[in-house]
Amino acid sequence: MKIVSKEDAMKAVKKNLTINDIAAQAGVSKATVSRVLNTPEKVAEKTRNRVLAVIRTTNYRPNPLARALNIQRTGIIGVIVSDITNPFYALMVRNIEEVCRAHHHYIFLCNTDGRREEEEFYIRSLVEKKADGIILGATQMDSKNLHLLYESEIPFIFVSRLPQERERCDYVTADNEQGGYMATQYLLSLGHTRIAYLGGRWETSSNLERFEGYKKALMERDLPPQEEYLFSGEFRMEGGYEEGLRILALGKNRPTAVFCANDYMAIGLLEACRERRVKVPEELSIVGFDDIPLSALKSIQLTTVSQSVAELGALSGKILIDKILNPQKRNVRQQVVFPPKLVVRKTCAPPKIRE
Amino acid sequence: MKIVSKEDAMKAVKKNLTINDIAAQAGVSKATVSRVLNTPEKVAEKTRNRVLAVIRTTNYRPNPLARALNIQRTGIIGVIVSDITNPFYALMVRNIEEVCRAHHHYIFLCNTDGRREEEEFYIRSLVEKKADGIILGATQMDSKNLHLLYESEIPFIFVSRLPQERERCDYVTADNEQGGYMATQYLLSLGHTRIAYLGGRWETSSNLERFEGYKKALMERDLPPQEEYLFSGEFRMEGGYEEGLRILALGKNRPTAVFCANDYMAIGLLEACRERRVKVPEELSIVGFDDIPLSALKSIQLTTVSQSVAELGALSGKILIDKILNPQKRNVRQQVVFPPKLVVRKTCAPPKIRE
DNA sequence: CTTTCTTATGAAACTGGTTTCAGTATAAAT
DNA sequence: ATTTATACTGAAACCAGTTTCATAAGAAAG
Repeated sequence: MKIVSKEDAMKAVKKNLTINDIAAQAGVSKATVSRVLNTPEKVAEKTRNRVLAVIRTTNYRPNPLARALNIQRTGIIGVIVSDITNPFYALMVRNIEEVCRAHHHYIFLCNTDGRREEEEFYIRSLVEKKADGIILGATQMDSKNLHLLYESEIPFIFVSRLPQERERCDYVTADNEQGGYMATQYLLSLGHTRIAYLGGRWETSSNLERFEGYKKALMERDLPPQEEYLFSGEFRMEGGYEEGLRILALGKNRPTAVFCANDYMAIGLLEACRERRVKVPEELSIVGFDDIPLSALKSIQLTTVSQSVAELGALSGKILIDKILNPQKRNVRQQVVFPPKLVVRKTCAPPKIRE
Repeated sequence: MKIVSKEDAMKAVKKNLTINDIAAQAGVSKATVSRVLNTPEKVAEKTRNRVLAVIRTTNYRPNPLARALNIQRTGIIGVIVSDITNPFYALMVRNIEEVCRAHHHYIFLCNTDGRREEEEFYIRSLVEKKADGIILGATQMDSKNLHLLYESEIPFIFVSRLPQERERCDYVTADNEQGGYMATQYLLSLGHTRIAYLGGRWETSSNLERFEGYKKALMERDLPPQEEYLFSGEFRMEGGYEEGLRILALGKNRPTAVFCANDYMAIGLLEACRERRVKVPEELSIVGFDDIPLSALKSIQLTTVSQSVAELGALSGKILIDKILNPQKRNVRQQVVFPPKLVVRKTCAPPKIRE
């Protein structure tokens, strides 16, 4: 019996016909149908064509769930970020998605909002759901569930932020310390000495390392970082804005420059400056970190440390996919550190001489 | 035999122990273990506790794949957007994710980049993968694979952009025509008569409807839209920038105002203005659409039509989850249209009198 | 003290595929 | 003509659960 009408073809999609139906219609066993689908070269041409014909007319697609259960692969890649609303992560995810799709893998998006519990929850979920791989883009150094990853067979990779035991892991990141150092050095070279640090949570490696770079540059000039110049808020525009207001409220002792641990916060700080009518760069110099597309806007022109997010994302995706596809490569560590680059735009100037 | 050591518990995670192992250890059949997990009230308390004890010490988790194969639910919700890099979509997805997570559903992120083929590809993939539900945030009106959705049992909902046969579908959107009308009216009320339209692809409903609103407002004043004032580029900042340059190159006949079909493009246009040293709003008034967070920045201050993206996302998620959880509700159509709101900021002014 | 109704449980069938293994038919080598 | 190797194919086992159905035990009713 042949199936020809459009209605039947439609039914095929709706009615979830199975490999048994195909086998019956083609007059073969379901093993053969499975072989036609997976290892066609092992099926005689005549048989293969007959089966293929049935598959085509019925518009049959094997159930991916049943398949996943067998071959133990889901085609899912978990991507954990802190906030997709942050252009930094959006760009990262976008690039990850592109390389994954090219290899028939799909992305599970997880926003942790920077909360440790959310990260732990998602790690557990992804392990249980048997994701084929996991990309951690926003790990907290005190995150508890990483051991689940080490114990599972699932390949995973860190991007941008690293965990405590980084030697054991794969990662792709920028040289954050070097970046922080460059930014601060640049401000010092302009003549600034009162340089504040505006960062995120201390539990994130990127923040910590950028701070280390900041500290290093200051120490080289015998200017140890001062407690009252250290600010840390939420890793977002609002965080930058709120802490920014506090910085600007510092009065006489106000710093003449701020190194922001990320662009998104820096833009928040710029907002605060506008609101308080503090002129940038005349009254306050600002350097950011990340070089998100926004920073290049003519109305923003943020001087920043660039760390090609797109590359970060794409490369991490590639490495992960490679490990998924080639299990023998899983025990060689891939640890990539991109050199940062200072992008000088218009938010920095020498300090005005006051008093 | 009781399992107590940490090593054993770890092995549990790694070694993928199955329901059979639990059954054996608890001295019951796997059916009973399954019941303890799914319908505990149907198991005698004594037995239940024994099984639970084993589950706890072994740290056993049922394989979600096997489970999905049985109950025909994956816990996956596909979210198709055109570009997560666009703050509009980022915000939308963020809110969708939040409501989904609250109901133990997870998000599959799909970027179509506004291309019809990608959308078709993803629709097909999601249907095949048996997603529990699909949110379409960037549908093209000429998209071909929607019929797969109608034919499948999978609940789906459109956000922001609608398909051709909208009567048959669930959707959450803003009143785009009304928004376009309001924006244009506002420009007219300021005294502008040479008002350009800068939009995206004509195949997207939101663009088309906003244009309709624009046209309606103009027609009421007997000012039919002029071909040379109609611009359409990529629905992104770059698109706005490029088309913006073309608008500004119009010389003598240059429009005095532009209604942009979305904020992201409007910001691109602002870039172009900065570059060509065209003063906004003195020499050119601009109204956007969407009211993305960026538009409120002090350095941008874009006058725009607001359509609470967050609400759009959250509500669409809620409706979809509701349909997934309550199949009986699936055949009542949910069609929500939010009223838009004009947010006047600083990119509009009366036209300068020239010549 | 039967009979009837619940309740608890396990065996087996089922979800929809993949894979191993054994067997047959055919081609090649002796 | 006989042996050996090779190419195909199908039955059955398997992946890891859920669900139906039959049965046994215990409780309630007659």
